[in-house]
Amino acid sequence: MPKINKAHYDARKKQIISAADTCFSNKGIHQTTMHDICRQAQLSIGAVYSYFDSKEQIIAQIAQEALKRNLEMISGVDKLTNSREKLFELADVFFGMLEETGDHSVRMDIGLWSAALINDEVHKAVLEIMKRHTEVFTKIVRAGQDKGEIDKSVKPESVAMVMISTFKGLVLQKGIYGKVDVQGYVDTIKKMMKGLLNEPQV
Amino acid sequence: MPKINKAHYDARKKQIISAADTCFSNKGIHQTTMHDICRQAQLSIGAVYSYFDSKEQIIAQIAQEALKRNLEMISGVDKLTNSREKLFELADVFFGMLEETGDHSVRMDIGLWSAALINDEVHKAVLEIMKRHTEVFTKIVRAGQDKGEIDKSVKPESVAMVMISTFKGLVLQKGIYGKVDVQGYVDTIKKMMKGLLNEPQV
Amino acid sequence: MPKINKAHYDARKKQIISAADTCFSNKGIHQTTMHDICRQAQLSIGAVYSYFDSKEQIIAQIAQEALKRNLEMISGVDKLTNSREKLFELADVFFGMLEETGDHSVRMDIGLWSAALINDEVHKAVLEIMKRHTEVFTKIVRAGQDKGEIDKSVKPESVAMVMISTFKGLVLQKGIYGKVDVQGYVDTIKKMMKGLLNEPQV
Amino acid sequence: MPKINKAHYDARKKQIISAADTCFSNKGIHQTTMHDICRQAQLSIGAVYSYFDSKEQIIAQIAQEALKRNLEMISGVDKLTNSREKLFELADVFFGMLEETGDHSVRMDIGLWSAALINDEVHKAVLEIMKRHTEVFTKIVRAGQDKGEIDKSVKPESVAMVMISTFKGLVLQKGIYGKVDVQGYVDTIKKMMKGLLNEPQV
DNA sequence: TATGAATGAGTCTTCATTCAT
DNA sequence: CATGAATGAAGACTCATTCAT
Repeated sequence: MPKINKAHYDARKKQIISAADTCFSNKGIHQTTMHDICRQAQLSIGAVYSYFDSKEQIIAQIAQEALKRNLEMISGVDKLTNSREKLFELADVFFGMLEETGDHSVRMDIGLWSAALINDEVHKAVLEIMKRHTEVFTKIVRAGQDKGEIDKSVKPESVAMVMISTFKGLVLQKGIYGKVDVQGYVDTIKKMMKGLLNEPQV
Repeated sequence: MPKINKAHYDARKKQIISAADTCFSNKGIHQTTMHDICRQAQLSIGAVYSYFDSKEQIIAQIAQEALKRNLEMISGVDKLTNSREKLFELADVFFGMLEETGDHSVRMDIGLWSAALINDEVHKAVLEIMKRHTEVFTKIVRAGQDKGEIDKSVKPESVAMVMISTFKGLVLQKGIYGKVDVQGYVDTIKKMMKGLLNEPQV
Repeated sequence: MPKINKAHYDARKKQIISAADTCFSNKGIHQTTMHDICRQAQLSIGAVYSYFDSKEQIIAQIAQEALKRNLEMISGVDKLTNSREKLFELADVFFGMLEETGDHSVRMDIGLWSAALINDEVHKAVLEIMKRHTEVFTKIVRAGQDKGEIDKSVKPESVAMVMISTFKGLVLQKGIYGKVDVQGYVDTIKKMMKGLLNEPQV
Repeated sequence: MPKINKAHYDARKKQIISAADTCFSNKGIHQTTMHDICRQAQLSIGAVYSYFDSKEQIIAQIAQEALKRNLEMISGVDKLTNSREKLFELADVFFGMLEETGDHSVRMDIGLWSAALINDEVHKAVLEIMKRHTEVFTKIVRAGQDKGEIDKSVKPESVAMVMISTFKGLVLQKGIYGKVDVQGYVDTIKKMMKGLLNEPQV
């Protein structure tokens, strides 16, 4: 197994995942056949099956890719010292992403939520991402409360869940409406966040 | 078709939809076969097909039923005069429902979001429900702004979308986590709403 | 489920098994496709699958049918009192059957031996038939020994196994050669049996 | 192709056949894939296909190897002068082999019988071996009859077939039962052979 | 109208075989 | 000669839908 093969192998896998990604978000996971993926990837069925054991495995892999992409968004927020800044920064990062990204990942995400209710691997991946995001938000809120910046009467975990909801909910609405006013949405959320902050409101 | 048959006809339809509802939320829409529905409804395949032309149509019908159920929740909120009360009342109604309801409708909802991306009928139904909810919230917020109770710098539509997100997002998280702390969640949202209210905070 | 359905159901099952029987002995079990069986049975694939869950199950059923046919051959031998007569009678019955039967059941049998090495259900059926036959022969030999008609120095079970071998071996040779001299074969076996009998040989 | 390559060529072929042999008797002929054979032989698919044109050809070759092994067993029996001794010697050789050999060749043999019904090459090989064995036995019996040692009323060919049946039948029973009492079996056969011998029985 | 047996297009998956490197 | 990635025909099986009774 020379190193060329390893690179080649990875490239092919990526090629297949990418094709599957396209198909899944276009037609939905269930409506996508293995032939669809092959056609999209310009590969034969046999080739695809030599990289993945089953359609299920491809779906699981896709879920994990989405997970990875989502987690990368959060990195780098921790270095900020002020709670308000951190929360606002996170809002900008999360929602900003939604404007750049096409319908593609929005449809993919919604499809995965549904798939998670059926497929264990997918559920694991989706659960993982939610937990991680929850942890990050929870930590920020807790720190803010310790420093007296954030209202101590709210549960940090609950705040985290609401934050996540505002993001996932916007994803859903973008999926259904096709187009959404992200800027207005973010402005509103920032205003609402002030309800949690102890700082003097100018 | 005499009226007696009409009653019978409606009863049968309800019976089928109810069976489909159960199956869909248990196994997912795609994993449910027409035979599953027949078994659950204690009817023959032929019978089911004399009430619905296709599985698609049953799915669409289910989406509309869910729509109806959701819309009923809102009625009666308009009679309240105070914006804060209205919003808080809505929060209680919406989220309170989530505690009573089992996983059932949660799974159904998530499944429908995904189905809406594929199936036009379902999309129409889901879109309709979102629009209606948005309208109600928008109206309340706009009224509040007119009366000076709510911060005029936010877009009423955006506030509505955030409200909807907090609900849909919780549905999603309940679907994924299995169990969620609804009370803490509602408390947090109420606190955040204050960020939008101009009233003196006691 | 009216009784007509039960009769219809059984008839269809028999129809399918019969078709499978034909195909299996013509082309071999592995070379026979479900489509072959359907074509032979003049039924659609869906129809066949509503009577049998899988190809494996059809194979197992075939094995059991063969088992039943084989067991019926033995019934009625026990009423004879003399050991020599019993053994000779059994030889006539067993081998006589081979002349009547076409290549069909011979090929089927050989195929099942091989299938038994792979498929558990088939193995169970083939094992069962062998055990039953062994028991019958063993009982006869043991009774003969008790009455002093048969040489006591041989193990009854071993005699039974040899008997069975002479039958299965002839099945095999008929399968391979196509045609065999059954009469000469039976004569030889009868002569050899005398080697086990204590009676005075005229 | 220089001779060194010839040696190399033969070694590779043997290596492949040996691997196939192992696989076939472990999983059955049909359940064995070309990849299984390659893995077992530690060779690439391409390599295997440069020595054999197809899987069929490997199967045929295996059948011929089995043939060769079986024929070697008989050589050397002819030098004995007494018919009884010859037959007894053959019995010892044939059945003794069964005790040494593992399930391996037993499963292989049974598989080949079944394959012979389908595959012409295999059929030719199996037929050939049976004919040769029959010839040897027939010759011995005929010689015995000429010398007055064996009952002249039996057909030599039929005796030969019975002999072969006792061996093949035991192979089958070992395959199905897993374990058999070879010694008791051989004892019984020797006793039965006396039914064919004219010699005074001590 | 009700039934459920029958249909068959469509799905996932396997595996013998080829061929560019 | 060797390699093993790629091919794609073929197989088992599912399930929405039809239709004779």
